[in-house]
Formats: sequence, structure tokens, C-alpha cells
Amino acid sequence: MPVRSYRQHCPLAHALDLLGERWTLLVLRELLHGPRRYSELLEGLPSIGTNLLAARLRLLVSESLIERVELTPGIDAYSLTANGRALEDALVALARFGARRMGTRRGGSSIQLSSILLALKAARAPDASQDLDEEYQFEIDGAPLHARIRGGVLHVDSGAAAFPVLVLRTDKETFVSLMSGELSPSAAAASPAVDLAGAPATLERCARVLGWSSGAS
Amino acid sequence: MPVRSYRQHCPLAHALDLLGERWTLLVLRELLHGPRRYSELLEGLPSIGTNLLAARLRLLVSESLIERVELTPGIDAYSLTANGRALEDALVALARFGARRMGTRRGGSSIQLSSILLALKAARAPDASQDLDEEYQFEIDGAPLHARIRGGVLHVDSGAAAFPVLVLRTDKETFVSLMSGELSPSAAAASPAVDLAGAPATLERCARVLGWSSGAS
DNA sequence: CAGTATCCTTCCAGATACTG
DNA sequence: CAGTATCTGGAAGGATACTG
Repeated sequence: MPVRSYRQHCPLAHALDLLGERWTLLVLRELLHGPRRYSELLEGLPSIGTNLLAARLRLLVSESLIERVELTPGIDAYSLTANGRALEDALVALARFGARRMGTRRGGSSIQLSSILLALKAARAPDASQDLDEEYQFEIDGAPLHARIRGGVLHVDSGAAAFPVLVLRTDKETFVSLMSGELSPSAAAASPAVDLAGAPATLERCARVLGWSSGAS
Repeated sequence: MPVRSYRQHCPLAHALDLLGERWTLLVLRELLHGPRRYSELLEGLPSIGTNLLAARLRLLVSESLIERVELTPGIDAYSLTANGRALEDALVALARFGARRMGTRRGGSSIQLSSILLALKAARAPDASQDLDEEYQFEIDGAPLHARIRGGVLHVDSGAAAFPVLVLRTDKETFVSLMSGELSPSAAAASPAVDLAGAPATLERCARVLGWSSGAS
């Protein structure tokens, strides 16, 4: 237990005793979509400071929310345990709250791929998408991810889709401005920074399903 | 924006910029179940220190997650705004995580009524309760609260139930040991610290529905 | 690459005194 | 009652130099 505990018999206080320190939840965000090496974590968490990252990893390992794994012989990394994966709902719920008040991008802020994935997971499909069953694939700075809508439920993960109705290749900055509504789907389809396979109308539908602000409520 | 920001364009980082400081989420927990006066908040957050509570309240008001309201003429209090209420899902998700690793009560830890309410909201009804439709009422140190199960969905709130199949009066400590499984429903029914209206079998069912550990998985 | 070690700054806990 | 103001020790955080 951390030295600084709330000392309340409360599930929330207990969770915060564990996770409430600075950076902890962002480290878990980085690991939410697969194992990461120490140096990759440093990249994804600009300005964390090596001592803090090491301290957080030590804590999370000791609480068995994460574990060291051998990625390939000689290369090891950190990976979520089943206990750690149980936090996904909480991270998504917090992200959903944060997304509502985030607005368009602020100058000087960096963009992580893990943030984009989390933002996609935090989206809620509108009621109107109840009867859709299709997949969208994105490639952001070369990294593939996909979203599937089926029965009104959205499922997002990294990796390629099996039968996407749309493939959109672009960079992080452009994708973020698309999500925020700053860049409309039609403008994106025409943009030289975007490589789109699929009809522009499909991209419009995708934007509505994922709640990209230009179309939705 | 706080001085210490993560400066990432990420919905989670954004939420934590706002809520990540110590005490902030616990203040919101206290307000989740109704308006509270400054002195009531101090009671519910032992050891917070008047300056920190004032600082957190100032921040939350300025971000319009809470607002001052006049409870009765001359008496004012703090209350969640609609924006603040949007955090309930996140608090419940974190509490659900915390509950899994909380175990039985630690010596020296205090118990707040708001924590009990949150813990009840974090419960998930088992599949077996799909066909139940009933209400349970609790009175903990005199404060009424209730849980309703219907269609497999659990709804918990403060206040009295309309047609409870069970009324259980006790103190916070006993109720907590009941929730943790330390005290079995049958032992509780016989305990002098508990005043139960309703069949012991009903209390057993209630304990299963609310996931009190002795019966459930 | 994967961390420790170090130094310095900022924040927090706890106490207490004061104001309208 | 509902705060604000001030103080002090200690813990956490930030930056960077260093090591196996």
C-alpha cells in the first residue's frame, strides 16, 4: 500500500490508493492495446521521467496489474495481466467523460496512437446504427486498427479488419481533426493527406457511427 | 487548466488533467447522492484539510461540474451539475475495480455512507436474477436507501423504496461486513445489531443479487 | 536499452488562527 | 457555519546525469 492512503473503506478510495498517483492510468492506457517495451512507454508518455516510469511499473507489477513478458528471446516488455485488463471499462468511462470536454486540438499537445484507440473505444454508436453490420479499417502512420459495428454495439481494436467496407490511411494529426469534426468526411476524402479506399458516402456513415462531431448531435 | 497538465491530446489525459489530483474524485463521490454542505463534505472526507477542500470545490465549480445551490433560505450547499453527473459511470467503473481487491475491512479505516451507496451501485446482478422484480430497503444509521432489481438490471439510490420485500436496519460497520461476506445473511438475521423485516430467505436472495461474497462466485 | 541516483521544486497533511 | 490564511515537515514529481 502506498504511504499516502485515503484510509477509507470505500471501493473508489481503494482504487485510487492504487491508481490515483500521477501517470499510473496513462501507463495502463499505453498497455491496453498490447505489450510495450520500456523505451516505447517512454515515447508514449512524453516528459514522464525515467525514475517515475520505473516506479510506476514496479508498483503495477507488485500489484499484479501488469507483468514482464519476453516478447522475443532477449527482448522483454510489459503486458497487462487479467487483473489489469479489468480496468479497461474504467479507462473507457473516464475517456468518454474527457472526450466530451476536449474540443479540438490544442497547440503543443502531442498525440499518441494509444489515445486514438482509446478515443475510438469510448465512442457510442447512435441508435440509428442498430441494423448495421460492417467494419472500418484505419491505418494511422502505418499502424492498422479497425472498428466493427454490429447489433448497435461497437468493437474497436488494433490490427486489420477481415472485410472492411472502407480503408482510410492517414497520419495521426489528420485523423484527430477528423474525429473532432474539424475536418469533415467530405473534405477528408478530397485531402491529399488522406488515402481512402471506399465510397465517400461510406466514410460519412462511418463518421456518424463513431460520433465524429460534424454529423452527429 | 491546472498548471500541471499532461499536454496530450487524449481523452483520458484530459479527464485526468481535470480530475487527477488527490481528493477530487472523492469529493464528487460525496456529491453523487445529493447536495452536501461544506461541513458535511469535511465529515465525509476525514483528513482532507479545509484549504484543500476549498481549492477542489473552487476548481470543480469553475469547470461547472458542481454548483452552489441554496438548500433552504440561508443554507447553501454544493450540488452536481449535469456535467458532473456524467462522471457517475466512471466512478462506478473505478469502484467496481476497487471492490474486487478490497477484501474485508482494515482496522483504522473509516466508512462513509456515500461509499456504501457507491459500492451498491458497483454491484452487478448475476444472470440468475433475470426474472426477478423486487426492491430491498436498507436503513443504515438511520439513512434510507434501496436497491431495485428488474429485468436483470440493478438500480440503487438513496431514499425509501415503494414496496420493499425486505427492510434491513443496521449500522455502517455491520452492513459493510455483510457486503464483504464476513457476516453471512443467516448470521445477520440473528444478530442483535440487525433489525430485519422480511424472511431470512429473502435476505439470502438479496445477498446473491447484490453479490455479497458469501453466496456468490 | 533499461533502468538508478541525485538534486531541486511543487504539492500535500495537519495544525491552528482568523474573518464575516 | 463556511470558509480564508499561514506555516511546517514530509512525500511526490520533474529533470538530468550516470551505469551495467
